[in-house]
Order: sequence, then structure tokens, then C-alpha cells
Amino acid sequence: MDKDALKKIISHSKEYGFVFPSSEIYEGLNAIYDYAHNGALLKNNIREYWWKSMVQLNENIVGIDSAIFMHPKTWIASGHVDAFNDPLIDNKDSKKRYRADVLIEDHIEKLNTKILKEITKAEKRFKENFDKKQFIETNPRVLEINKSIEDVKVRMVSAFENDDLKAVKKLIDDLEIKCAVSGTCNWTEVRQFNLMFNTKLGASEDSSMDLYLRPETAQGIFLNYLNVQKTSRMKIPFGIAQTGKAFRNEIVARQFIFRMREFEQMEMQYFIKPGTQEDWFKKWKKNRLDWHLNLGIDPNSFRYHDHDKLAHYADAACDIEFLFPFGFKELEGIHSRTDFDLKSHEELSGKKLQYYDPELESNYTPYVLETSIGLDRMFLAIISNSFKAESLEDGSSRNVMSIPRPLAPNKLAFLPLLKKDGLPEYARNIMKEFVHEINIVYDEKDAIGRRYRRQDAIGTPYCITIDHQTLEDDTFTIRDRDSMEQKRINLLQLLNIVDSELTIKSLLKKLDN
RNA sequence: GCGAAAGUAGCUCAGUUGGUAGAGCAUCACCUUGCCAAGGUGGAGGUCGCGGGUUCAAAUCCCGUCUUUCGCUCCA
Repeated sequence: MDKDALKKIISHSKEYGFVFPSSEIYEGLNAIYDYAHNGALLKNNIREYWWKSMVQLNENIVGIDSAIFMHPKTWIASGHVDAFNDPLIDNKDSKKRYRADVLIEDHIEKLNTKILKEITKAEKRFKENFDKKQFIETNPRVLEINKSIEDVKVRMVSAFENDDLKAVKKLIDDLEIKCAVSGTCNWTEVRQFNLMFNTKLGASEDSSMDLYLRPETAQGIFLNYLNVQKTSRMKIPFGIAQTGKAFRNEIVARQFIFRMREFEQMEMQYFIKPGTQEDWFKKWKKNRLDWHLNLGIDPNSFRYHDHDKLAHYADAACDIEFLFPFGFKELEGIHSRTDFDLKSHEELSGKKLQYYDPELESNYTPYVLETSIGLDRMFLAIISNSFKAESLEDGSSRNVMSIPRPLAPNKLAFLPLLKKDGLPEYARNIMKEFVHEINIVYDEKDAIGRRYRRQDAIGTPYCITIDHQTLEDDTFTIRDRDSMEQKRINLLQLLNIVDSELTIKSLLKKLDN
């Protein structure tokens, strides 16, 4: 694949109003992007396709829209607080990363070993006459080492209590702690890696509560699962679907919108009977890939990647990977999460989150099967797959976005051949037939060929050209984005094309078959 | 985070040994043409990513910083 492919996609995205760098007039923000008009339309269409596939096509999947702010205990139960709160330091030569506190503790451990050696040596020398306590209290070398251990401990505790990472670094420098791999003291600064963004609930300092912006939407589903189950009268197996923003303070956030600090997830948690997770895992793996393939994208652009190393909450995990311009990368995850989350929340909250199974006539904590897809990643997958710079036979070239038709930002462009003789008025008039159902555009500026190219660049599937013959027989030409072929049709035929090819509904119907 | 490269108009870029900026496309107005971009005339748009330094003078040299891409690493 073209090495500059991603660059081309980025500049095309900006030029044609799909994605802008955020806060550009203030030099931008690292790994934050805004969606412009065409981008927002495409993103909404992807979300709608996902949402309707889940909650409209499945009687036993219901939707929720939970808040971004959640009780801080949520993230203790989920494991996020423990897992992502370490002070880290890198050795520039070996490029190995260490936890700063562990480095210092290892150093203390080394000093303790030194003392032990002194003691062992002395023990051998003095044999029965050896008074260990007295030796420790009087031997100058041991006293010196002990004193430096105390110093290190005091400095370490004070540094960490005051969140003074510079002091931690200075301590590592002063102790001349070396990297076990490179053997050098060439360290970076110590950095606190907290995956979650902090904020405060409440305006006044003393009464405010520390909160996190949610790092995943899944927990909003777990916390609500029993309420949803009861109010929707759901029986296991059933699912809860949700789309929404999540926030992660990524260390390395890169590759355009692939890894952002603020991103949107589309997650569905499927609550099942313990022991059935393997079957459901297989079923959802297939379901989700079918959903992608239904868009007509080359199946070779997708592959499964089964995880060998599993996260703390999972007993099976698989990614659906997509061939991005920078290689196969995770697009969607399917995880068998067991009862880890619900059990954790039960323990921490003291509330029962069990389900009474009328068939078994007993209670149990359900197992959970999760499908989780990044909306922004899906967006990137679509545009990078759709963008083509074509060289035509006549020597000219065109940039075309062959976006799957029902997802295209605009479905039809209405182009009067001339901006006179009543052609614009005719175009405006038939546009009324479509404006309530789909996004359409109107363009009367410049030569007709140039207008076609403009629509190609933003992925409009069809251009409708109104000419003089239209005024006589109410037919117009329809020009196909991908083949560039034209034919004459009437309004009824056009309405039919819209209905069968250009709506999310048409996609969903294909999914049924 | 480390290393490399880059940042000049909306996009792609030029700018020679330092002398306060250009092109093509896009955009706007008017004219012309009328079914696959790049016809004519005119206009608008940039304190050259930001900050500092050297100099009589900095887009150009130096330092710092931010942002982006690529490779490695990390995370999942």
C-alpha cells in the first residue's frame, strides 16, 4: 500500500470537510480531531447502521445512553484504578520502561542484601561469639548502609506523597540506579501514567468529589443491567447496546483518528447463562464480521485475531482486524468477559446483581459477552478503504470516495445543466421529494464535469442532471459515482433507487438475508 | 517515550549564498461554454506553526517549544 496513503487521506479529509484537527488556530491539540459536515454525516450513518442492527433487528437487545460521569467506585471495581496509575521511567539506551517506585525499591533491596552479606561474613569470622544485634548497631559499614536506606525511604515516601516526580527522578539519579539491560543511567523524566482523565463534581473546593471521565462505555451498561432487565422485562439471553464517548489519556496517541484521547465506542453487552459463553462467543464473532462484510468491502481487508494473552476479566477474546493504510489493526473486539464485572460490582456495592432464571428456578450472576467497536476506527476504515486517486483513459484524473452507498454523507446531487431556462427551478422542485428522507445537495456552479468531480470527492453515489429534455418529458440523467455511467430515468425510478440502494434500511434488509 | 523527517494561502508545493513572500488548484464576482476537472477578466486570502536569540536586516542561521508523519517501544 502507498506509504503516503494516510497523509493523502488526512489532507483529503480536511480539504473536503470530513475531519479537522481540533483547535487548529491555537496550534492544535495532540490526537484530538473534530468532525466537519461531511464527516459528521458519515459518522452518524455508521452509528445508525450499528444501532439499528442491534436494537431494531433484535427483539432481545435494548439500548441505553448512560452518562459519561459515573461514581468513582465504578473504576475501582472494574480494575481501571489499579491498572493504570503508575509512575514510569524509560532508559534511553535500552528503551526499557520501568516503574520508578519499583526501581527504587529494588535498589533498597540491593542495599539490604549488602547488609546481609556483611552479617554473614562477620558471623563466619566470630562464630559463637557473634552478637548479631550488637554488630548491626555498631559496625560502621552496616550503620552507613542502614542510614542510606533510611534516607532513600524518607525521600521516596515524601516524593510520592507530594506527587513530586522531579524528586523521584533526582533520587534515581543520586542513587546512580542503572538499567538492568543497558547498564546506563541515561533516564528520561519520571511520568505519571494515568489512563483516566480526572475532573471534579461540585463547584466548591471542599465539597467536590473526584471523578473520572469514563475510559469505556461498558461499565455504564453493567451498572444499569438489572434496572434495564426489569423495566424491559428481558429474559436471559439478552443484550444492552450503547454508543457514546470514552476518554483515555493515551501515552502514544497517533495515526490520525485511529488512536485518539477522546473517542466514541459502540458497545453491546450480551448477558448469558454461565457455561454458554463459548457458543455465544462463536456466534457473535460471526455476526459481527457479517455486519462488516454486508457493506460490500473486500473480505480480504478483514481478519480475526484470537488473543493468547487475556485481560484480567476475559476467558476468551478476539479482534476483528481491518487492513488500514498502516497495516492490519484492531477495529472491533469480541470478549467473553465472564461474570468478572458484575461480581466486582456486587462485592464493592453490596448489592445483588443476580438474575432469577425461571427455568432453573435459581439465581445466578450472568456471564457477559461483549462486542465493542470504535466508531472513529470504523470511520477511518471506511474512508481509507473508499479513497481512490484514479487516472482516467483520457489522461485526466479524479479523486473518488467510493463510500458504501447507504453510508455516504450525501446520497444525491441535483445539478441543472444550465443555470437558466428554468432548469434550476425544476431541480429545486423535485428535490422536495427527497429532502425529508435523505441528505441531498444542489450545485449549479461551474461546468457539469467539474461538478461531477466535486461530488466524487465527497462520495455522493449519484448525480442527477436536469437538462432541456427534462422539461419536455420529465426524465433526467443519473450518473453513477463509481462507473461514471449515465442513463435516463424518471422520478418514480429514482425514488425506487433511493429506497432500495441508498438508505440504511436497504443495508439492514441485506443483513437479514 | 526514543530516533528520523516535516510545518510557507483551504489543498499541493517553490522560495537560490539572510534583503520583511510566489505558483498551480480551490474559493468569490462577472462574462463565456454547456454531459465528465483545469476558457476570459477581476478580487479576496499569508505578520512563513509558536516563542526567544544572532544581525542594520530572518521564511532562510541558532536555541527552545507545539503539531504531524514514518520506524521502534508501550498500551489493549
